[in-house]
Amino acid sequence: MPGSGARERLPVLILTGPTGAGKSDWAIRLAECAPVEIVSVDSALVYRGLDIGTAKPPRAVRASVPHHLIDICDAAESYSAGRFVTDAAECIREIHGRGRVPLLVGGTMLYLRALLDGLASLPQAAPELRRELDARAAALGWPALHAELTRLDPVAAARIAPNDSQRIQRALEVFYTAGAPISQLQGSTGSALEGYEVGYWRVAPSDRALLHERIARRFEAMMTAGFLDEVRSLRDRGDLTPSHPSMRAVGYRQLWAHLDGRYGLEEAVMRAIAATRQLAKRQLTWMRAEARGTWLDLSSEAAWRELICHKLAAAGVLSTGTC
RNA sequence: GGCCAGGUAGCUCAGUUGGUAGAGCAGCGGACUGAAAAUCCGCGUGUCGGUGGUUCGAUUCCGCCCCUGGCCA
Repeated sequence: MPGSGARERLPVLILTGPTGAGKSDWAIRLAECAPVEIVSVDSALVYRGLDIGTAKPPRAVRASVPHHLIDICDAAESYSAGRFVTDAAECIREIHGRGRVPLLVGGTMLYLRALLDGLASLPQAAPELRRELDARAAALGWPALHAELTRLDPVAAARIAPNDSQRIQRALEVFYTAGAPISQLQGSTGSALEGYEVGYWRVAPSDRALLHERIARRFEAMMTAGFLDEVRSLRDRGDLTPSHPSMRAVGYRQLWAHLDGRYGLEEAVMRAIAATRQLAKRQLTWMRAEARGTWLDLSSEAAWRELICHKLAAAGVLSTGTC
């Protein structure tokens, strides 16, 4: 019953953090002592067949704690922020319907922002138009298409860099399919989480070097677990290319390039680990800018007890002393 | 032990006809509205291996020493 008082608002818990910070482990631990179901906020976990390189929670774990928005797409599809907002909102309603608490876990910050702040109603991706724009960019260069955007939508062009291929393409795509400038259509539609009691935590090691170390160790473990074979079999399907969103994911891209013979395995691993660090940095930048929720350093047991347990108890999700 | 080639940013290297140096990658900061694990923007002081000499001035030229690689013993 939204609006009838804070105590009756339904809780939605959000746990975010950079890749490698250990979000999943803590989410599982939380699920062991509270009636939560996990909703993944991750643009790579949605794809079937991307398991090792995405550090996807294993089947056994997913069998004991309900997980949502994992393995919902074929690797040849393109998932999107728009679909995420719809899917996540539906998951949240259903979980509440079962008398349980949704725990959103993940580090895809665009998805999180789209859910919390809303997305404008813009046209969906138009693949054939994108192909056409790609071809023109290959011939003329993105700055030429940026110049075209300056004529059609000067406001959008002013805030998009001349080499920002993806945003130039999207702005032109919206203009040509909607017949209106993206800069006019981008008003927010309001939060999908309006009316819920939102708990928001950000987890990260206090020391960046520690995060880098964890990232490197985790990647080596992925290689031992057969990551290269996973990429090889995806590549052998024959219908995937390096420009599919799923194959542009960190690790997959570098190992694919290695299988293409662009560089040796050792170099591919180094590049993949570096790309993971860069991803973590971008995620941290986003989390600092958003300034939502409380920072936790979950390498300490005290963080778990004092912050998570107490706050959850205060929100009525946990009874004090359960963990 | 002798000869040769090197020792310059975290890494790979460029360069200075003698006036204390700059690329790529890494790293760091930032942006972010249906591909976001994407896409893009910004940030370059480092005993130029050590030491002595020549010089107004040496990372640059010369001597010696140390280290690395190669060849010869």
